[in-house]
Amino acid sequence: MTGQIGTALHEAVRQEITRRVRSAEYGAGQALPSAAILAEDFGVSAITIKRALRDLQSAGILRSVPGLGTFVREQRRFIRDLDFSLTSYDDALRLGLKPSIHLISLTREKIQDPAFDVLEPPAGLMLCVRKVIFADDTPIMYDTSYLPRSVSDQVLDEFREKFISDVLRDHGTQFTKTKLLIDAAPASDEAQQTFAIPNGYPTLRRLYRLSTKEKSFSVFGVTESPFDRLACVVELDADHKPPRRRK
Amino acid sequence: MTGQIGTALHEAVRQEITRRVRSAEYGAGQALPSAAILAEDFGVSAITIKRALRDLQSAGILRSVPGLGTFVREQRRFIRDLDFSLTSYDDALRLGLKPSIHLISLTREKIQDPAFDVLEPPAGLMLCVRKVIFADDTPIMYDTSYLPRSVSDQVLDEFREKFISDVLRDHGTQFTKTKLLIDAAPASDEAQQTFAIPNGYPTLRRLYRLSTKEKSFSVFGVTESPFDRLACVVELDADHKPPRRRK
DNA sequence: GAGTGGTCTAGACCACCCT
DNA sequence: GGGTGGTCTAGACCACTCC
Repeated sequence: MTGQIGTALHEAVRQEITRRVRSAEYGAGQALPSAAILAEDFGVSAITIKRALRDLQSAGILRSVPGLGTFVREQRRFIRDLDFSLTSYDDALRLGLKPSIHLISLTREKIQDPAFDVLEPPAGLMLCVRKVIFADDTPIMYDTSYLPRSVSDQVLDEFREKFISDVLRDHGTQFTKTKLLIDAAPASDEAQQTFAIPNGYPTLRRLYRLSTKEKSFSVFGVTESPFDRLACVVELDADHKPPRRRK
Repeated sequence: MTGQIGTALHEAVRQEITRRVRSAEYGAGQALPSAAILAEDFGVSAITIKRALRDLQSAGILRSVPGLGTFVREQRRFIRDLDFSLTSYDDALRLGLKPSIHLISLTREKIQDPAFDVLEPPAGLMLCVRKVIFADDTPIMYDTSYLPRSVSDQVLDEFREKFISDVLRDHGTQFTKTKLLIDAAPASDEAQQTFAIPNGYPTLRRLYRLSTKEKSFSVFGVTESPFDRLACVVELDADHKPPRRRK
């Protein structure tokens, strides 16, 4: 009774548990029966149950805490409006949330991730600011920003509490346009730790380039969010065309 | 030697294999040594190796084919320019690719997914068109579109070969604006089959609403793509503001 | 101490692909 | 037939949380 296509035991178990979650038989935030009980309940081995539960963690449906139990994940997603405001701060306030920032590190690094290629980043060393953005005390974004090294220490200090674009704007920087690359990706190591999500968990990434009137001064960065914490919205006119056509 | 935090065996194995892939020790498209050999090589059980290999499949790094072997996934990502053209067709051509469409089904359904809520979809039955879009013979999008039922059969027939927005535009429909909700999500059942990806595989979704001059006529839909097949780019002006402010 | 989930193992069987 | 990956099991140990 093993190995049949499309009818793997752990898959059947997964589907049944999914059904129970969707039908609120297992309520949001509530604990599931223990793996041992489920194993007896389903008439399969404990390992097969664990396999199913683990897959459901990767799918964002469950969340297990060692020593405590397995729980139904609560879904509450924050929706970011891309063309309303350039700062997440305003966006959060608009939705009645309390945004806050935790600075992680401040280093000098090169931009390495090849995903940045489309944004044509500079090759040299840049200031690298890593931080976590919270909304209502739950972390929703892990942000890594890269700036030219010509930023004064005074400005640097304000990054602890404010968004980079806000700080720079307050100091007279005039932004002209924003280029965004949006993609999905399995959670990075940092994201796994920050959001307590398992390996391979789907995340939404936004790689950005903020251009300014000063041609050589651009801010680059990535923000990574668990798929169930953030989505983004953008509205385009039918006659909208980009500033310049390439090629 | 079990259960230490952050040093799980399968994790160490996963990292080492990842390193070998990144350093091209295991070349793109090439087969890895079999699980049995790797088990001996690493000095761990075959099951632990299989666990690591499975996690790397979910992360899009490897791909296993039963009976054949485990291979390094080839990464070639298609980048969709959101504000350049409204149709993927033009976009594909611009990049020198051969786009093609495979119609999957044509039904009458309601829009059910709550992710559509932000786009304010109608409650009633709509025409539902499902299809797969290929670029250079590899599937890159699974599209589900919803249209008002007032579409003529003649128009309907053209959906087999063309993009919906193109067909409607050819028949005189004038689009005004596009509202997009972009998020990540674990692969749906359909996506798992279409793209041969495992459960929980990260995908990029784009939910859209195409509005027309006729107020009651809007086209809704979702396109889902594996994270390693598609990303999208958008460029915004610093002074860009949405048509109307809500609240 | 009892219960929880997480990890690791050895061993077995299956379906698949190639020769 | 011999190799491959996928599945399932029983049994064991660990770290954790709560009482």
